[in-house]
Amino acid sequence: MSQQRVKECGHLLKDQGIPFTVQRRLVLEGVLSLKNHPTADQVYREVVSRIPGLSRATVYRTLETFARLGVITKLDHAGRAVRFDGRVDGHHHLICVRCDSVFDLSDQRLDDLPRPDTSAMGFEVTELRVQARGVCRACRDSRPSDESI
Amino acid sequence: MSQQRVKECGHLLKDQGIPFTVQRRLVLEGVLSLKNHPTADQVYREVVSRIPGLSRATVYRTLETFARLGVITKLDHAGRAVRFDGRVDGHHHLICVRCDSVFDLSDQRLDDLPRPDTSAMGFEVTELRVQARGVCRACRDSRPSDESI
DNA sequence: TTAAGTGCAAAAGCTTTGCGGGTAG
DNA sequence: CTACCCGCAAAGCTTTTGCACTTAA
Repeated sequence: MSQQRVKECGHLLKDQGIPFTVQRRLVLEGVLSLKNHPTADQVYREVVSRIPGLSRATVYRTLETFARLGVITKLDHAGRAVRFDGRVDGHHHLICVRCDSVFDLSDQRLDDLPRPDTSAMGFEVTELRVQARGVCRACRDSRPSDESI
Repeated sequence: MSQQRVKECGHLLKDQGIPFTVQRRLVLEGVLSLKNHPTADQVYREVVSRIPGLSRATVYRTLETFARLGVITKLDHAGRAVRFDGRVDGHHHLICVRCDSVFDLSDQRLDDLPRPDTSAMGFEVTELRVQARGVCRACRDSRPSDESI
């Protein structure tokens, strides 16, 4: 699929003296193939089928390394487990408040947001992310009205 | 401080047949007084000084109840622990990527964002939240350049 | 009396860490 | 040889849950 991305990231790691091991390559391929913003455990279950002896610790360590290097991103999400995103270009997300699903959202108008003026706080903004919260199709179909629990 | 909010929320609970116990009142006051988007444990430590026998479980249950009723909100945040926000009006956040601090951000231009067209996905957007990510003043002062680890 | 809230302790879920062995440069 | 990675197991932290007791309608 995105073998191009995989190769680029491999070079990026090697340039920093970080070996691009089999585990790291397959974890990367796993994150890139799972489009639904997977948890570390979901990545593990995807990758362990190709490396039977794989350890969860390796997956957690590897994902952390990738996030630190900017190869993947961690999602800001209220759920219990951290969720990862293979995309590192600026984009936005739809978040279903019922089932916690996350979908990618591309919208040129949202990309062109004005930078807020935070100079008074001394805060230096580097990136704007928009979260559009609401109800996804599946949840609306299964429970059309907003009954309480 | 915001005794007005506290009273309103008390009535809101009672209207739904949910007792506004001492614990619930003090947990609410705790969340409202902590301006830095506290974790459940931070709320617990704040409130336990006023109710010595207070249990963490009660704080977790109470915060969950409040969030479900819309009295407080859960923050979308990549950190390990869930963080809460006493504000329920639409507003935005500054997130420090170094220390994970969260600051409120009010910006009229961000409030006026265009709703993305998600009709093709069947996703019904109810709220837009903007996360401005970057580096806060304290972190910039302590480590001006972006050295790696 | 019935329903619900609370505290306690245990369990559950997610993540990190120490260590020993292995592997590549 | 050296440094780093990996798997394993244990520990750590956050959150949830079962149970008994209490409280209030």
